[in-house]
Amino acid sequence: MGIEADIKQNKFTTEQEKAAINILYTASWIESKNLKRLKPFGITTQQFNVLRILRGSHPKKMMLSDIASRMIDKNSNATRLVEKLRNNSLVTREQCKDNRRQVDINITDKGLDLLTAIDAETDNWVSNFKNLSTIEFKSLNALLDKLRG
Amino acid sequence: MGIEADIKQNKFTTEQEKAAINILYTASWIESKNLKRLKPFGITTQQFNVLRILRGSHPKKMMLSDIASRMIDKNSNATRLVEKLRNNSLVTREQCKDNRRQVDINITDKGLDLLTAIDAETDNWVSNFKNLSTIEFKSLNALLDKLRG
DNA sequence: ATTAAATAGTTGTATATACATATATTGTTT
DNA sequence: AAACAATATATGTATATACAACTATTTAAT
Repeated sequence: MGIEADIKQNKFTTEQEKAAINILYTASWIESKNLKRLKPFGITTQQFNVLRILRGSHPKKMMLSDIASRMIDKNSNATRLVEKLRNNSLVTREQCKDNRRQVDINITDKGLDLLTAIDAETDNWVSNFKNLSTIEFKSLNALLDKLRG
Repeated sequence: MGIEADIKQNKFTTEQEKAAINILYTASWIESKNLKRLKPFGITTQQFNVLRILRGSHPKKMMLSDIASRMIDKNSNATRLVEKLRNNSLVTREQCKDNRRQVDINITDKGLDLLTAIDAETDNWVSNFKNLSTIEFKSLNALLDKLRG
């Protein structure tokens, strides 16, 4: 019975409401898988997200607001996340010379190595998603995209 | 192009990975709609979630662990959420006489009134979900349930 | 040139999550 | 009965989010 059993409830008024709860619940489920995956590497899911964004632009630096606009959670605080990463030598940050309002962020070799190590475990992580076929994943993606409009 | 445009990226390796990101992103999208909806009423989404659970059992009291098992986010801290609600007189809590380890939580009239007031605005909130038909919502729910296994 | 507006990022505060550890109470074993 | 295990909840710490207010810098307007 799916989501209704998972949160021990057996009456949702509408499919809409059920879907909203189902998405939130599934996101929480994925988040906890992500946490377990990343825990041995000493970073959080949000820090991982930022590192991957930076790898995508490497060796080109990125400014903070570019990072923020690419994040899954738009409201997360890029300033403080980057500071945590910098404290662990995973990124560098420097004031931009052309525009001193701006700070340029770059992933370090240590940061790249960490992502490589995590990638090596991707197969294990992907096994969490074996219940749907590729076609089903495609239609899931299409429905979610359409939902947001 | 959906999620890829939303996070300004144009290459996901697999539909699986894309779906994981899509679900997290959509959950964040819903969460922010929920925040906007509840903000005028002075409660957070998690507090709202707890209040609805308590209304579901009212007038029967619930123990903390029952609330936790019904929550969308299983790891959220029911103790502290309930304490916030109690500080706003939306719930009561008392030690159970039969089992003194246990605390019994009940929603107050003020809590019930608050939910009633929020319900009155439900139409407005549901309009966020008008892009999919009921059939599409059903298949979305089925896919999410199947994904989690 | 001066003022106003826009941009880029930082910081403070309240809320919430993640996880480990701790306390009190009850149930079970020997 | 004493010791141990299980149950129910609470708390401490680190991390992250939500939102508003703030500083610094650059651009636009008059």
